[in-house]
Amino acid sequence: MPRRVDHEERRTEITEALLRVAHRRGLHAVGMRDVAAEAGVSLRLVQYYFDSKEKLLLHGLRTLVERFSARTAARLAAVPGSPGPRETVEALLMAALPADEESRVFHHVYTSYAVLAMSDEALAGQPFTGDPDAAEEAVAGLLARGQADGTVPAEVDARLEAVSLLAMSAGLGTGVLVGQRDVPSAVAAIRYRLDRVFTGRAG
Amino acid sequence: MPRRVDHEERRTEITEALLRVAHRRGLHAVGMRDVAAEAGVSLRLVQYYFDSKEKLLLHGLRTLVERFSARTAARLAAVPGSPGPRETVEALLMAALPADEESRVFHHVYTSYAVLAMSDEALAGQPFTGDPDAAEEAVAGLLARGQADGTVPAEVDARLEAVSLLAMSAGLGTGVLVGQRDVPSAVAAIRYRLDRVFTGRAG
DNA sequence: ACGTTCATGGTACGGTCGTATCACAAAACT
DNA sequence: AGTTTTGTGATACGACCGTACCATGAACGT
Repeated sequence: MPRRVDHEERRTEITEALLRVAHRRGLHAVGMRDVAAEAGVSLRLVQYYFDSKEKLLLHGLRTLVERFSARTAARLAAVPGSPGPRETVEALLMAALPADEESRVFHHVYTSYAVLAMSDEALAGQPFTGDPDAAEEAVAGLLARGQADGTVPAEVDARLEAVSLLAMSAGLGTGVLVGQRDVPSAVAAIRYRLDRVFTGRAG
Repeated sequence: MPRRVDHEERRTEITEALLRVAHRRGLHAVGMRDVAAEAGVSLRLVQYYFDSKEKLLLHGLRTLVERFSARTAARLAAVPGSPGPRETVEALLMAALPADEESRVFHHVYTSYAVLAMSDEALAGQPFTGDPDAAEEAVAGLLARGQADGTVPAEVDARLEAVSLLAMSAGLGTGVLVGQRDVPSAVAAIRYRLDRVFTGRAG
């Protein structure tokens, strides 16, 4: 019964199936047939909507990145009150933690892509982040604002501090991901560090 | 010409072949035949010395971990002079950076194993580090020594600071690995952070 | 009304993968 | 010397994998 169908919607469904099975069985192990079964369609349809596995994978990566940026933006917008630099930076760093299931899926699959990209022709040099070091820029800016506020000491190097905070957050994230650390301990580390950066002697 | 042969040596050669090809083509893509070709032996021999691919992979992981611990220990022993806490911590954090080729290989393959372990029955719950959070213990201890010295402020929480430093180092490492950051900038971030932790007002 | 396009199913093909099997020569043991 | 063990090669097997091909019915254009 071939009713006319929305291609983009179909592609989205299949992509979501891809991400689910990639999380469940590992990206390296996902085959076209698995994706088809997960999406509840025939193998042929996966071929139909994505011409090849490579294109499917690339689309999956793009989707993943877009979704994560959107989610992070939403998180930032959801900070209550009129957030100062400290609250915003904290929200930013927390967003990089695989705390809920959606975030765990993202981190797992995203990391898989990153590892894959290190030795895969087609994936290498792919847009892994919307704007690379946009986050670095943002955090550095917020720290500078904190210095203007007087909540961040003048001796702090905003750029290096931003790099170090983001790297820490990423490191904690993978620690959580591989089960070496739990979420509360990661949150505690982030809060501790922010407490030390924002000595907060002014308002 | 079946001369009597040293099994352990043969296994080592094959394992090294495995690690080389895992770095070159990606761990997910390595097959028994690739390993055999890289080691210059027949497929049969890889089966002979390791019964199955799973055992080969597990042995590869063990080798990788042992080698890295040994290397890190050597680095620590090689710190010149009579190193204080600061120098030792710095050496520890630097050792986690994929700076030279050997280290890059380690990080790449190790990360691949970690990702694989997240969805592979046999790899999950495998000894991924000799003693988990041995590093954390060590760094925390060194920071405490610094506090006794007076080179580290008393308000520093040694444990949380250790966690944050190690997470940062790990994060910088993967940043370098995926080409998002270069080694000098990672080193700069580490030095900056250590400068701020070790305010060094005593001797 | 009819031919074309669209959406879909089924299935076959060539390749690769891990593993198993068969064969056989050199060495070691007795 | 004869037999058993050990190291090695070649090759076969069954399962998958990504892709290509063929068929077909519903919907649409004219």
